[in-house]
Amino acid sequence: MKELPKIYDPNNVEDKWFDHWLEKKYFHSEPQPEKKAFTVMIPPPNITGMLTMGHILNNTLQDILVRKARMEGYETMWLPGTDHAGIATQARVEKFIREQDGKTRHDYGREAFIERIWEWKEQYGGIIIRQLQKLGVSCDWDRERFTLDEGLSKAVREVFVRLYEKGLIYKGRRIINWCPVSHTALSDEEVIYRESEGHLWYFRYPVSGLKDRHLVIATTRPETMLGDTAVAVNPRDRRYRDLLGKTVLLPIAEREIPVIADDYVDMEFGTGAVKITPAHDPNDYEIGLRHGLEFLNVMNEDASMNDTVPERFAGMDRYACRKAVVREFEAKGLLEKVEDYTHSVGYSERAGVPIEPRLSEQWFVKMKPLAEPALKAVNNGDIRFNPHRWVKTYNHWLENIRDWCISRQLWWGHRIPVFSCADCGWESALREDPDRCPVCGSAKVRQDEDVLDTWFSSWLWPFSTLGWPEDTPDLEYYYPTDDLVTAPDIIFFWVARMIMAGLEFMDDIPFKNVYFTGLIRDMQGRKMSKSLGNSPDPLDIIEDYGADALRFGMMLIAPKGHDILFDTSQIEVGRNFMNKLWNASRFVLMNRNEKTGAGTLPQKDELLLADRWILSRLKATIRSVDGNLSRYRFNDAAKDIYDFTWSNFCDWYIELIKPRLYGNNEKERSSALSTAVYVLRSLLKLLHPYAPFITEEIWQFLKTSDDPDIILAPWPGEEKIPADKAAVRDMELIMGVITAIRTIRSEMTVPPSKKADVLIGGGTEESRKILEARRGDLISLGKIGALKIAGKVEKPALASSAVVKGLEIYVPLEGLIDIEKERERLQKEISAYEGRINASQSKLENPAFVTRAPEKIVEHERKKLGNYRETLALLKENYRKLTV
RNA sequence: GGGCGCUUAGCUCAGUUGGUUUAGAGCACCUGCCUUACAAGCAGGGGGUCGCAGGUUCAAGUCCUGCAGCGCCCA
Repeated sequence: MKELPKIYDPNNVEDKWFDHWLEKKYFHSEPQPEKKAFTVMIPPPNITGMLTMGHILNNTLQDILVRKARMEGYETMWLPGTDHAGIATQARVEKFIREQDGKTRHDYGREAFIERIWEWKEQYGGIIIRQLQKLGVSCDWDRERFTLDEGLSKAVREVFVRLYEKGLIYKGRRIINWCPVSHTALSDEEVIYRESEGHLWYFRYPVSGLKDRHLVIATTRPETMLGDTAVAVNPRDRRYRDLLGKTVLLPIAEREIPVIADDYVDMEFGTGAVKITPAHDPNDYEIGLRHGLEFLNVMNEDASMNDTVPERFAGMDRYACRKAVVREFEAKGLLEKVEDYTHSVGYSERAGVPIEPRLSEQWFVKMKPLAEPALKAVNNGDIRFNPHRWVKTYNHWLENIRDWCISRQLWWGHRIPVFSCADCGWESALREDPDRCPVCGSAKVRQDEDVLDTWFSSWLWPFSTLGWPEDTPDLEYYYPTDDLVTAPDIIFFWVARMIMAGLEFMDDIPFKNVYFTGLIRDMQGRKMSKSLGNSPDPLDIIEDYGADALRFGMMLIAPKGHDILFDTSQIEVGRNFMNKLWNASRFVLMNRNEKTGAGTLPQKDELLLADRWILSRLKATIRSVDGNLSRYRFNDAAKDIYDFTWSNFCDWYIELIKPRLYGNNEKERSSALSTAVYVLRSLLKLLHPYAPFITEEIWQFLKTSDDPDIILAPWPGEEKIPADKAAVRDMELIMGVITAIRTIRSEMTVPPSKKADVLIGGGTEESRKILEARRGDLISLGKIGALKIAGKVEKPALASSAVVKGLEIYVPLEGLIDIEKERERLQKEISAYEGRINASQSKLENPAFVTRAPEKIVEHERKKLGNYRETLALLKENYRKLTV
């Protein structure tokens, strides 16, 4: 067998195995009715996107679930894909053509522009998918889907028509969130509110017919006063009671507008009088409806002022206009005062600019009827959220749900399948494009110009990707899916809507479990973002450390559902671990031969204490990993594997078997190696979901000709491994004694190359028998010269000492011992035990404790105190002798 | 304004139904080692009384209340 290199180099390994897995079609799934399915749908990243640390987290988690399920024998299918991201993609390509050939989309025209986007998509879109493959994710790449592909588009159209026919989709004229950069409507969810430093301007509106009487209103948006159609006060407000029914003269615009009374007005805010602009504020809109006010739209699509305002303002940007309006008020002596004011301003999620509430005609989905079953499915436990607390957020949103504005004034997306006739006024949503009007036969049939919100296709993802609306075998077999892994920031956008869509169109939940990850932040707790430049490029990390190290390191620091403060240096832990595993494997492989390499456990009577101990530890580790993974405690399971590998297998087991491997007792050598191979094989399998590449690489050296590649190897079952409580107890004693000896050596600065004699006495006969049986282990790991174990040993004149479980340990250090140092060391130990004794004693002296605590606890405390006292006495004795 | 979460070693985090030695890990730090699997390593060590104040209990980092700070979501 070829010698493995000393340092593990992931770059040589990772691509090789990924290609191998692909070639063998291990990731591909077809319905196997005799097997149970395990299905995961990837949250489709958008085609303009690049791989971020968030994707690494999210997709590693999914891959762990999927790879484990595959090893457990499920017919496992993880469906990948991308999302067409209407606004982002259109904006990206518009920028692209502007820079490339100085054109706008209007120069192209609708059809040609869409064609151009498809071309762009072929070239640049979906880079993220190839980046994901570097991470090793085991998606079924043959099933990759795109939210705008033919099948999904058909599903979108079917859903639209069904909801339209059911009366759940309607067209309405109302205030929506308008993005003045993208020139489209947005849903409420696409608006992000940010605290902004602004001003509160106090304007005086002269009251008509009452000379020198003014009504002072406060506003954060002076420019909208040009669209005011009333001033409102609270009906209970005595200050303004006499003005009700009167009108004020709106300055600048020179219009008369009424003073009205409405309960909505907060008497405490500003002056208690509020300007009402029904076409530019959602609350004002409601008031406008209640009072039959005029709806005056004063802005263009780009949020510049339109022609309804005085000519000198027309065409001005809203913020320029704001300044101009304030100036005029000031000049006219109608500006009462200005205050600094912090308020919440809505920004467009995509374009990052303040949105403009705008009155316009849009398509909406009536959500209430869809929300009710969705609430039920989560609250009755059909769908389980992890961590559970997200249920509250989910409930709150669904209980207060508002209708969903789904139309977008874009070209890139699913065009709304509503057709109307210019001649007879007929309008309907249709599954097929009509040639002429079905009512009057006119050819003047036009399709609605708008496209649908991207999420209107994403919410169908769990079944549209499986062939719906056709009744396909895939749908039958894979739906409902099992686990959804996603970030909580899209709980409304996506998770809640998928649940609604699943229940409405499939009459079944879309997934059984939802795992909400945390967000990745930098070490200062800031969100990772392009503009801050605080997000490392995952591909660089993979290049430097390997995908396995990145995955495993990430999992170790990813607590259940909490935000993660990430720093690249944390991935070093992962890399070091991979290197440790590599070298431990190298050690095993270097010593293996044909007989010991099969990975079968030796007969029970051939197992030595160390073997029985490591197997017990392995058993416990497998059990713990299983338990933690089943509860989505990915970090705890990672820690289990890490600790077992490093602290048990490497630090102790491998060291313990070295003398057996180098000795000439063939039986002991063989059982040690067989056990080591068995443990290593189990370990590799346990680790494979976390670190697929290195485990496959090592596995190839270890596997027999009957074994499949590790990706398909059966998940380790702990039930086949013998548990041995006595072995664990005995090993702990031995490790305790060795550690005590090492501590003495280290503190007395005995060089590692020098052997030291050790005397062990006292304790119980049984404990001495255990040590005697494994004296070779003590000698090799404690670097002992002569070892004497006896019931009673005479303490040497100049020796350093320790007490372990009643056993006295002496290391004679003539010429080496530093009496002062040893005294200090013992004194520290003595104080520690005195502290323990104090605490324990006062507990036992408390009659309430003795009478009220369970007998078991009290008994344990008594035993503890007894042990402490015994140890203390021995320590004191040693200290006394040392002084002599 | 409402809701949720967090506050444990210098840093990042464990501590799952209150009791098992005086709270654990990794990184960082200190000491000694290139001991033929691994210096991306080995052995040993120092360091926190668990945000603050009360309460429940024989017993609280662990349950309850209030407060403070930080963060997120919703209005």
